[in-house]
Amino acid sequence: MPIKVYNSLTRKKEEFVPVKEGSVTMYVCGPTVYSLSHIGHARSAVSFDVIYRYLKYRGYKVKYARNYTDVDDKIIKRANEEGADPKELAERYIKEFDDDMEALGIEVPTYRPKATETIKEIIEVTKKLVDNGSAYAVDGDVYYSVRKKKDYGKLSGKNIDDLESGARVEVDERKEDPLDFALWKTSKPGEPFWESPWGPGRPGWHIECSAMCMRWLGETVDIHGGGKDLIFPHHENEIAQSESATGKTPYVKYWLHNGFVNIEKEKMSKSLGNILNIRDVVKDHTSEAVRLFLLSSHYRSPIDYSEDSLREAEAAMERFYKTLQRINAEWPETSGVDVCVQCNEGRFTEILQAMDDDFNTAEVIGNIFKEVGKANRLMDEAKASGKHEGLIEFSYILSMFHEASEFLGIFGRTPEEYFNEKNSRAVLPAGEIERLIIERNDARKNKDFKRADEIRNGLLEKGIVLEDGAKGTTWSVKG
RNA sequence: GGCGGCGUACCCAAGUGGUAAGGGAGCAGUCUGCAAAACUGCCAUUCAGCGGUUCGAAUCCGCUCGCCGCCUCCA
Repeated sequence: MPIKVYNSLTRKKEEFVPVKEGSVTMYVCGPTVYSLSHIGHARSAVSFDVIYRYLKYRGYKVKYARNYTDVDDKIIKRANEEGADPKELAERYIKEFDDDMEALGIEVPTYRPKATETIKEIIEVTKKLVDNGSAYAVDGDVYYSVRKKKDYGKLSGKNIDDLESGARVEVDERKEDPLDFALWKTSKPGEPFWESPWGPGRPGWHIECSAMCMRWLGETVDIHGGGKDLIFPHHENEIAQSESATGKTPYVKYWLHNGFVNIEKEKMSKSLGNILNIRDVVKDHTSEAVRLFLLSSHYRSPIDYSEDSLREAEAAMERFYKTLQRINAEWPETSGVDVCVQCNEGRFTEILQAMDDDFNTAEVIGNIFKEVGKANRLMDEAKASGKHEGLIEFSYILSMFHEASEFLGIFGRTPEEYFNEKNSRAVLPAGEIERLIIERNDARKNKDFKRADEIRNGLLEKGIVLEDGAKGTTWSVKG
């Protein structure tokens, strides 16, 4: 069964056939590290994390590179404002980004190149472009000449003349064409620089990705990803310079782009002041709830972030782990029993088909929750009939969860792990809560329900929910 | 102006030719001291609107309305 992916280049879903059978090369544009990463970065990271995991799950040997842009105008500007060294500032935010990625349960890519560690290759590619006439040097700057590439604009569906009539392009007298873009920039005094054939300077934005891609993955890669906004000009320019440098077409076989995250129906932007950092989201919600929220829509669709939608995701996550907890308690013999869910055509096949269809995680999640309902129903039936039967079915369901967690990166923990993370947000110390539970249960024994309810309501006001189960009272943090 | 996308219940969201997944909210019931959780039942004769193709359309085509993104640094 082939995997199908939507290719931005052809604007169609295509059968995924990597250049080299059995292995996949994948490059995703990472962050420019000058501030904390926001929920939009999280979406891109989670989307491609799932794609990476799924390709591996399907048996491909995947080389995955995600870069850090650690030299750039914004970094230099921010460093100047803070009176910091640009290099030190970039390193600091790389660390912050890595922490956010870890908090979101994102697997570490095979390679995490930095622009500043790829200068040699950047200069080589630039030199090649100058030598073959695709680029020209002026006063220590090097520009790529868009007119030299006949198919410039093929990814974004634009043509050069339309773009120029748009007149939003800044005119630089030294450029042969307003759309020409910098491969190499002369450094101003005090800015970081590297020696080059054109004098001291630093790389332009687009060239670094081409250089890193070629350095780590080769001249043609299978998948190149990033946010939709990168299609133009960034990825368009990457194609132009890479194909001009290597003479090989295509530079990228499948272009994948994730949709945006809006905040309460508005675009996230600095002017609106509604930038939502990953850090702040993960502080208030479990990481799996955040991932569930992001994966509940297709990766190409826009999604709208709101506190309500995160709460819903958290409620759903809780439903999942409560069910798991119940299976563990009522069917302990299922633990460790592994059923091969892929061995026969079955319900798991539907999940794989959904993933094969352009990574439709939303449908997969729907299927998972169908199984959650089914498991609860079976347990209720067993309880009602007094027959402890159907062990295989529970093992099958648990195995499906486990299997899906490998590529979704959710549904894979133990209930204890999940609730520990969640309950670590409690505003009261656990000991204090336990003490109140004991006090309340004494009251209940003495039929002093007024006092019992007082305690329960008091805790609820602090965000602690009590549940009286067959095995005693448990508490959790309100979602 | 150019290019692209979207419109499915109260909210979120799959489904892209065979008769509407899933989550959340709500209502009723079982359970409970009462709750909570879980389960059961109810909750879109209908997929923005209007035409067309078809035995059959939310799915394909045309038009209309509404919303959004990119074209400038941006995930």
